[in-house]
Formats: sequence, C-alpha cells, structure tokens
Amino acid sequence: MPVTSKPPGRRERNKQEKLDRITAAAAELFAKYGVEDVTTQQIADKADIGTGTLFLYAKTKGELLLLVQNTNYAEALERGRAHAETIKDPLDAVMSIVRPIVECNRTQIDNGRYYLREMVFGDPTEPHHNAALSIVGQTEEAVAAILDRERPPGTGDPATTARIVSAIMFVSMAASGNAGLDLEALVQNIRKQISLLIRR
Amino acid sequence: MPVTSKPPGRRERNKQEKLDRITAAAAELFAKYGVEDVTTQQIADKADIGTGTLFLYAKTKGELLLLVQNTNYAEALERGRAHAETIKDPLDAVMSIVRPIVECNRTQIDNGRYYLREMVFGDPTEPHHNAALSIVGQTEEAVAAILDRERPPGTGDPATTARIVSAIMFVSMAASGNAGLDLEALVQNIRKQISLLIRR
DNA sequence: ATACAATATTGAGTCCAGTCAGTTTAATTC
DNA sequence: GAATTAAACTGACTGGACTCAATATTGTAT
Repeated sequence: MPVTSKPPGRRERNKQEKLDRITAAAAELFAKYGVEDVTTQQIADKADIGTGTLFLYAKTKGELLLLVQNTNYAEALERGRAHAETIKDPLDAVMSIVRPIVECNRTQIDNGRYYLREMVFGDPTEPHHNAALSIVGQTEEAVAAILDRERPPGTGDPATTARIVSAIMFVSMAASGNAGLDLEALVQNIRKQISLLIRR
Repeated sequence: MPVTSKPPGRRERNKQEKLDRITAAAAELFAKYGVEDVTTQQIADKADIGTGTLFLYAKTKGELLLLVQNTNYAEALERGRAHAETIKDPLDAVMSIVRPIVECNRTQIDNGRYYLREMVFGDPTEPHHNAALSIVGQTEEAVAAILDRERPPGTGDPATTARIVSAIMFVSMAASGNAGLDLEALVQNIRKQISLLIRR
C-alpha cells in the first residue's frame, strides 16, 4: 500500500472546487455588505450552485462565516505568536497575542460580533465551529506559555489565567457598549483588564 | 397641579392588563417547553391577542425572554447582596453574589444561554435589554463594593476587577463546553477563576 | 351627542434560513 | 459498456419571526 493515497477522482475535485467557489463568494459578499445583509440565496447564486447545495457545505449561515473567517484568525494568532517571542515583559507579550486577534475581529465590527456569537452559541458539533474553538484553545495555550516563562511563586496556574484572558477578550469585543470604540481604545481597554489580572 | 398623576384611564389599564397576560403566557410557555420550542404565535394565542400586538410590547422574541426573566435575576442579585454582607472573606462574599445568579441562569440551561446571548448581542436600545444590562451593572457594583471593603495596597481598581468577574461569569455560563456541567461544578469552575483573579 | 384626532389592535402577508423528495452524476461491477 | 449502486445536487417548499395597511377603540373638543 503506497503512502500517498490515490489521486482524487472527478467527484472529489468537483467537491473541492465547489467549496472554493462557496468560500470565495461568501467571503466577498460578507466583506462587502456584512453578514446580516447577505442572504444565503445570494451566496448560492454567486457560487453558481443550488440553494440546498450550500447547506451541504455549511449547515448554517453562521458556519459559513466561521468557514470564511477561521483562516484569518489562525493567521492573526500565528503573527501574534511570532511577535510575542521577541517581547520580554509578560504583559506586553500577551498583548502581542491579543492585538492581532482584536484587529482581525474589528476589520468589520458586525461580522466580528457575529463570529463571536456563533463561536459561543453555535452548534459545537459542526466542523467550522470546532475549528474556531480550536483556535481559541491555541490562543489560550500561547498565552499560558508566556505566563509560564518566568513565573513568580504564588502565581495561579497559567491555564486558568489564560482562560480569563480569553473571557476578557471575548466580552470586550462582543459587548454592544464597546461597539463604538475604535481599535486602539478597545485594545487599551483589554490591556487594562489583563494588566490587573497578571499584576505581580 | 397635583403631585399624583391622574388615575390611568381605560386605555392605560387595558395596556397594563395585556402586558400582564403576555408576560404570564410567555413565562409559562418558556418554562414548560424552552424558548426555542415556543413560537411567538403560541404566546400570542395564549395571551389572547393578535400576532402583531405581541410585537408592540416586545420588539423581538429575545426581548420577550428578557421581559420574563429580568425580575428573576434582579431578585437573585438582591438575595446575593444580602447574603454577601454576612461574609467576611472577600472570595466567599463575591461567590455569595455569583451563586444565586448562576442558579437563576441554570434553572433551564437553554433559556439561560438564550438570555445571555440576547444580553450581549441584542438591541441595546430596547427597554428590557437595557434593564438586563442595568442588572449586570448593579452586579458589578456589588462585587466592586466587596472588593473595596478591605483593599490591600497594590490591588487594582475594584471596578475593573468586577468587570472581569462579570466576564468570567458570562463566558462560563454561556460556553457550550460547560453546558453539561451541573450547578455545583459550574460554580466551582467560576470560583477557581475568581480566586485566581482576586488572590493577594 | 357628534365629529374628530390620537392611539392601539389586527392578521394576512413578507422575508429568509433551512429541508427533503426527487433527480443527476460519478464510481464500480460484471 | 451496460447495469447497478452510491454520492452529490437541486429548487420548490416549510416554518416561524416579524411587518404594515387597514380597522377598531379610546379620548377630546364642540
């Protein structure tokens, strides 16, 4: 049995191509008009597939947004992780992780909030939802790793602290009261909370 | 001009009576079947009003849930506040505030999560949403007051800490991963996070 | 009382996410 | 390469939240 699985047949290729078309169509429409102002029908039309077909690739409109955005968040996390390695101060290092994610989330505020909503309240058995949660998990791990670097005695366990960082980020980004804040103000708002959390 | 506004006429009385019927109908159906499994039509029928009338009293189904639940949360907060006064240890005192709210939220998990979702993502200009946010605000004030009681130097400001407590509660209660936890497990989960936050 | 204005009610209708029975297309077998 | 099976696709349809033009009710002025 060869290590490489046999090359995909027409069926697989068609499926992949369709998924690509859907992703592209959804990404473009969401970016242009905002999730709330795009109908699934428009996406199906633009991807040139039937109404029902769309839902074979993403079970809900929310899943569709996760599908489109997950890679952006994953990239943001990676950028932050890389940058954090160059920073000594723990608070600044943690903020290096936080900032790109907040930036990503704020590219379009309504879409960002919809994404967060879907992450917390969507169906956790769906694949893209799952992927989103995995990114959150990786984010928490990255934060925990920083906190672990030079841990003074008496400090609580990093995993729990990272969990709280995650909660702070979520609520700060999602809160309707913060919807008017610009990127910098929001980042500072979050920084203030985290500094209090990891103060020594 | 008399201090007491004139007694309400038939119009006002009818409106109040209708609101009462709506509240009662929604409360009963939500408790019995869960928000998701009740249609606005059923509520209108049970309250003996037209379909459209329902939405003059609560602009969305979510608002309807807030209308029904807000008083329960307000009462939970009041109970917690009273109990917290008798507790010296700050962590335990904060948990006295937290526990009744979590209990209230967990009376019916799906309804509880729907309530949280509506609170963060609902329309903040709607009255019942506003009332819900006000309860959150009061909760944070109550927590801040406890933290302020015997504040060691170098501790961050209570308002911000209370905000974080609020975020911890929200995410812990809303997270789909915690949906399986029973009341005690969830409370302990939250306690662990808060203890880390307000450690001295 | 009567006319008029203001407010409240109503249910048929709209919009849209999501479904499903029927059809098409690809893979496999002989 | 025909027949058979399995998988993918499709769009007419459904269910349900919410709207709005038409109607009814209450309050007020004469």
